[in-house]
Amino acid sequence: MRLDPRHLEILAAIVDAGGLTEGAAKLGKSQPSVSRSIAFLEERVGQQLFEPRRRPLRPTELCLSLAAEGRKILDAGRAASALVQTFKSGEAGTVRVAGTPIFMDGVISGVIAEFQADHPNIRIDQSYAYIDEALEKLKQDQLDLAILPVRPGALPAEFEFRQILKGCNVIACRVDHPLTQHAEMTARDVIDYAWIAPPANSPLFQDMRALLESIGQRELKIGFTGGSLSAVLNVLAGSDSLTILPYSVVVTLQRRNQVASLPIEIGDPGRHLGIIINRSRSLHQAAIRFESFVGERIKGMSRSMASD
Amino acid sequence: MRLDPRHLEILAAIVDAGGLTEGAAKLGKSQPSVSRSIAFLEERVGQQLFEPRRRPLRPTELCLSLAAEGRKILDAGRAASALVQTFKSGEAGTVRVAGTPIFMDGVISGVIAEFQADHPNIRIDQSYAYIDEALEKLKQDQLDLAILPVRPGALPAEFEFRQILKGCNVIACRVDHPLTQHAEMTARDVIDYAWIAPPANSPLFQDMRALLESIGQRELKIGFTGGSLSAVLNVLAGSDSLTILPYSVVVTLQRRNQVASLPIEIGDPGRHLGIIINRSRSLHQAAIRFESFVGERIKGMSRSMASD
DNA sequence: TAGCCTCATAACATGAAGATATATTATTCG
DNA sequence: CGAATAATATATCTTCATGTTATGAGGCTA
Repeated sequence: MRLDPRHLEILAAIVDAGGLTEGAAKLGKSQPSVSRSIAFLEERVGQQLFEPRRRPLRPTELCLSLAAEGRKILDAGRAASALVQTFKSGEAGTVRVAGTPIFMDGVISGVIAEFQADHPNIRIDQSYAYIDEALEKLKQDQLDLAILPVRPGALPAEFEFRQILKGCNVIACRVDHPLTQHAEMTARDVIDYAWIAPPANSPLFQDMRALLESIGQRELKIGFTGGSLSAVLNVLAGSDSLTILPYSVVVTLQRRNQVASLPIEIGDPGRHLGIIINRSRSLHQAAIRFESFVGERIKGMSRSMASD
Repeated sequence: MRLDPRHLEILAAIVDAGGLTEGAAKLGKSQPSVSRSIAFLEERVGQQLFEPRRRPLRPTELCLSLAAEGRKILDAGRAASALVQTFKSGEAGTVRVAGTPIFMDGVISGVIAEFQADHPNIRIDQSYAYIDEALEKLKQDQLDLAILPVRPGALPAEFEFRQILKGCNVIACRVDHPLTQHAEMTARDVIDYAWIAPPANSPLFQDMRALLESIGQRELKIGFTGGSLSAVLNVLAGSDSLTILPYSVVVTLQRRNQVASLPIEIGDPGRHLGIIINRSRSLHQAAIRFESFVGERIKGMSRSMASD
């Protein structure tokens, strides 16, 4: 026999309230409505739920058992409402975000850590992707947002780009690197050292090539290539190698004394770090929160970089 | 925001079934009905519950969370249905039964123990009462049945009496009592011993008085009075006292070697043990089960008594 | 791109649940 | 014991979600 869960809810409310009238009030319904619902349930069940001819309504044993189930239903309903609330407020949910390995590991991961402290019920699904892959995933709704260095104007109109940091690369080395002792330095000084090349399909790789061309160099000694940021840092720390890294990453790492940077001017790469979203899809609240949080943090970071 | 628990049930069914059509089938509803219910819920919630334009319906994260609550509701509903079933079948519930202390402790408690082995979900509320009190409680529906020795015809018409045992009292003593050695015995032999008197308001007390009168005796040495069966038994075992007890009780106790009985004829007390119910109230299934169980057992017991 | 399969919509019927007004009944209190 | 009070049940009407069948639309697979 199938019972209407709403009837069980009503039963629970009445039993808990200790009376039909109060129970009805608690449910925001009229007393007759509740009375009839119970009559219905009683008929369906085929058993007395309240002792007849008793004016302070006295529940039957079966009634009490059923009310216990009704209470579970009420609780589940309340939990469901709460769930909806938190999801709608953006305090729960999953944000799918992707970006270049260097940025994600060097800058964004720290921001994510801060974000999660504030919003423990929002889950961040982070993955790595370069621009083409990221746009494809955004288009297919496999991604909520991408954080990438992008050349403004190079983006199809279906995507929106919100710049959060001006692009700027620097040459990085280990903290006690010999070059850090030099008072003055020219681009020529760096070509004698082994280099760590970013992944060949990354924008940084193109930036490195541009840098080399600007100092009239075609080839460099490449000692290591293809790794993640932490691999790069390990190699950097254990050798005299140099590499090119976004300034923002270097700033973050310098605070932890993990790298040093060389005071060599590198031309503006023409790319700027920003958040990309798919215009045709509206972000859900959790993603909106994350997006603005990242924006704020990175802007704060860039202010402190400017004041360095 | 208040959600309809039935919608959550439907959601759970759909998610579990992996599709709207199958979910509808599982719920025994038509597919369009379910479809619209979900549309309703979606509108109420104000969030997508399934990813749009995906034909094997793919649940949203929020949807999965809500479905989990819906599953709880489904479970509670099923539990409620099961409860009703067991109550209606008489496999659960409470039977309120009262009787004289001596019968309840001496005979019925053993039957209750057997009954509970068979019907673990039926609770027995046992209390002690003599006839007047028991009838009053039956009338006020504070009792489902009473088990009492009653003089047939002495019962108001509003009660039904179902005899389960012919009344018959015997004189009881401890197992090694001196009188048990006598080959022959007359009523006169018993008057030298101290007696344990049943409670003054009990039928047994009247039976004892009748016995005394039948042997021309007005007074007895009363050594102990007023206790429960176990108190009587303890005094009996620790002294040479005699007492009067229903034959059925003595038979039960003799099997455990706790008492002996004396072969002295006692006149029929005119009362017979039976179950009393209130005609104006119908017994619930659990009480019916208990009543017939007790009837069967006691009848079985009386058969084995007859063959002694 | 054709065809299948799943889901959404339309149109209509039904009936449960809501409200207000009112009757009925238990309990309490003088 | 009877009247007052409070609580529950009933009556009647309205509304609207749910159910139905028939049918249209659109993703998915080959």
